[in-house]
Amino acid sequence: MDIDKYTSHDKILVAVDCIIFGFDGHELKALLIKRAFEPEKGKWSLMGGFVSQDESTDEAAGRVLLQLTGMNNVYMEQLYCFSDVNRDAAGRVISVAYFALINIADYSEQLQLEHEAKWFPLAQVPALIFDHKEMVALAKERLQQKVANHPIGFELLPGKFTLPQLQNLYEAIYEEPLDKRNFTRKVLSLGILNKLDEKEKESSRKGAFYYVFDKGKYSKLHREGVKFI
Amino acid sequence: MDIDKYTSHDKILVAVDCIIFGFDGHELKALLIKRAFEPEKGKWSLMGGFVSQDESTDEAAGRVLLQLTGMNNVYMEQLYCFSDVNRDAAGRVISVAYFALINIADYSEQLQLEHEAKWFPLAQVPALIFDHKEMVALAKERLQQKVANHPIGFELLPGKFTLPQLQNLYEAIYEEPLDKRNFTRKVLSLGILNKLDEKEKESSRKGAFYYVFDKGKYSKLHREGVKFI
DNA sequence: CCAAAAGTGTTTCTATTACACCCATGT
DNA sequence: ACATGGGTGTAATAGAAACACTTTTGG
Repeated sequence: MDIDKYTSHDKILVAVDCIIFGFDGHELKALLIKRAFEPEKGKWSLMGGFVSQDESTDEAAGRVLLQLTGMNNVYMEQLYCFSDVNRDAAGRVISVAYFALINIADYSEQLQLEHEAKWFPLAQVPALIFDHKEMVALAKERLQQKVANHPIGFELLPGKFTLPQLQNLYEAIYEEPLDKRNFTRKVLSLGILNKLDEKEKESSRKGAFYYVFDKGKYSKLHREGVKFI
Repeated sequence: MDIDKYTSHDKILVAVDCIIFGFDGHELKALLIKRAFEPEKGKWSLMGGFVSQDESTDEAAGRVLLQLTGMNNVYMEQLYCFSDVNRDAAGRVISVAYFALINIADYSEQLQLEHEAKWFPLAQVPALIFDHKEMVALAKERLQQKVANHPIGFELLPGKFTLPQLQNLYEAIYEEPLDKRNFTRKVLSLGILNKLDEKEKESSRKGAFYYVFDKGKYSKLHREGVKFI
């Protein structure tokens, strides 16, 4: 590797910022932290970190996510590169934003305390540093588009979930109510869910059957062009 | 601006690369250049350039595009940030890819010669340096998705165009034939085209009426949620 | 008069929407 | 027995897809 070829050009600080989505059964939430260092120390912020010379932005985002959540193998997707010259008050930093979908129940209280992290319903996100609010807004938009065509909503739910839970999730993401019968029909017609014999009995007397997402069945569908909800 | 706050972190070379799409009436093409400097000098490549300390990636991409095409005010959109550690054989470079849509007829032969640039039908793109082939493929995918919901196809056509030309364009982008009657009905039903009295007489005896895209009428539609073709 | 491309409607099918009642169960 | 949320079908509508003939005109 001949690093000398490009020496006449500017080098720039590159960061990643993660919009971490979770779903508590009712609302779609984002995990924010109290920024631990200057500038803007103590203000609400996305979790982020600098990209080092020997890692890709994907790797950096994975690292940052692991740091905050202790989780690996999380669904994560590059969102957009934010590069306004003055986006960071303390200097020139280009940030590549990622969004992640995690099962909120798996998130450790312990780590939450350590990082002064907190889940905020999307409608109640506080003032954020720099352009992080813009990042959150864009992530929400992308998530809305993406779940319509890709089976990624399941990433926000436990391994087994009920149809009412799944519907709540989609309603939370789309921010609009869906018809129960139409929803059920459409979801089941895709043939990618397996019904279990077991019922969830917390939230109703009758209980609702659990389902699991069958990745194998999904893979057999065309990768693109599948309308979800 | 306090640039000293982040000094302990790595700085990285950041570049932009542009996938420039054009349409010649029959095929969708990409503008490629023979790379003018080492490494990989003389090989086919996307047009690119380094991002300097005092410009955003949008600005850098605009600059690069202006350099190659002489054009300003071109439709351009950020595609993706490519950051594999070894993507550039000569050193660590993160590249933010952009795609642009230009009216191929406006592109100066002169500049084409100066930069050793050439239009390649998408199906016949030669071997490209680094990860540029991946960039082109992703850009094509994004273009296909985007034109389905946004009125950006017009950017690839002259100010006035005929319905058969517009249909050819969509067929070229989607790489599949469309039904003429269904296409015409749908396009006209959007109410965003104005028919001129003038006919294009080159490509047929009968001649086809010219239309122009009416941006004002489009703006009155909802920004999102409009299905195009 | 003929070749070549432009222009134009109707029918079928599929997908989406709207809508209301019974079921199972814990208290 | 009743309150609570789970589960289910049908009819109406809108959108997409399939399909073929007539028109214009330069040569």
